[in-house]
Amino acid sequence: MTQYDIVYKKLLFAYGHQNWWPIIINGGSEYLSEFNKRRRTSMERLEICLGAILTQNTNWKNVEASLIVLKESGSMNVQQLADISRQELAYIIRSSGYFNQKAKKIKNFIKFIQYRLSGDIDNLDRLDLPEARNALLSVWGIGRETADSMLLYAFDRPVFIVDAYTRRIFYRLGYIDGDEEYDDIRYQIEYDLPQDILIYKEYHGLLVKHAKLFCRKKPVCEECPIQGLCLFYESEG
DNA sequence: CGCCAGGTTGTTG
DNA sequence: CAACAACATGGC
Repeated sequence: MTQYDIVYKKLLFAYGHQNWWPIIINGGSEYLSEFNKRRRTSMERLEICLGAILTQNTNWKNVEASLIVLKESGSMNVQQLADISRQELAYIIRSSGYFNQKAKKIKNFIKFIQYRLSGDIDNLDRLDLPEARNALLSVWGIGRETADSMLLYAFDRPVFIVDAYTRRIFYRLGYIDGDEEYDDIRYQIEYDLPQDILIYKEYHGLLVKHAKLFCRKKPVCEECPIQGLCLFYESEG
C-alpha cells in the first residue's frame, strides 16, 4: 500500500462514504445517495457542471441556494440558459457571489455546449480524456479544478481533483511541498492510487469532509483521525 | 465584526 | 514566471 492508499482507507473508516457529488433532488436540499452507481442524466450533468463553476472560492451552501433557484425558475437546461440574459442569470445566481463573473462563465460554458457539443452535453462522451479536458480548459472561466470536477463527477472520467483542501492536507502530511504545479500533484496522486473512478470520487469527498472537520486553515488536531500519519501534528501538535 | 469559502483571470515587475 | 488584485454573497 502506498501513502495515499493508507490515508484513503483511514479517512473512509473515519467518515464513511460521502457519495459525492452533492446534487439537488426535486428542488429540495436533500443529497442523493447511491447516485454514483448509475449514469447521470443530462440534467444532473448540467447541474454538476454549473455547481462546479458556482462553487469557485465559494461556500457550497451559497451555491446550493443558487442551484435551487435555477431549477425552480426552469432554467436548468441548455436552451433556457442560452436564452436568458447575462444580467438575469447573474440575478438568479447572486447568492453564490462573484455573480457577474460567474454568469459570464456559465454563458461561455453554455456556448461551448451549443457550438462544440452540438447542444447536447452528452456529446462530451465522444471525446477522449485529453481532448475533453483541453476542450473544457479552453472555455473562459473553466480552470483545472473546475474542469476536473466536471470530468470526474459529471462525465465519469478518471481524473483526481486537486483543490485547496487537497493541497493543504497532503502538505501537512508531508507528501507534497504545496507549491507544485496543479498537474504535478494530480499525476503523483493518480500514479499512486489504483485508477478507479469510484475511489477518486470518494477520496475527494473525504478530503473535503476532513478539511472542514479537522484540517481547517486553523487545524484542530486533537481528535484528528489521521494524526498518527501527520508531520504537522508531529511538529505543532 | 472579521474571516472564510471545494478558483480563475488579468496585470505587473 | 511569481506575486497580487479583482471578483461578492452568506454563515459563523
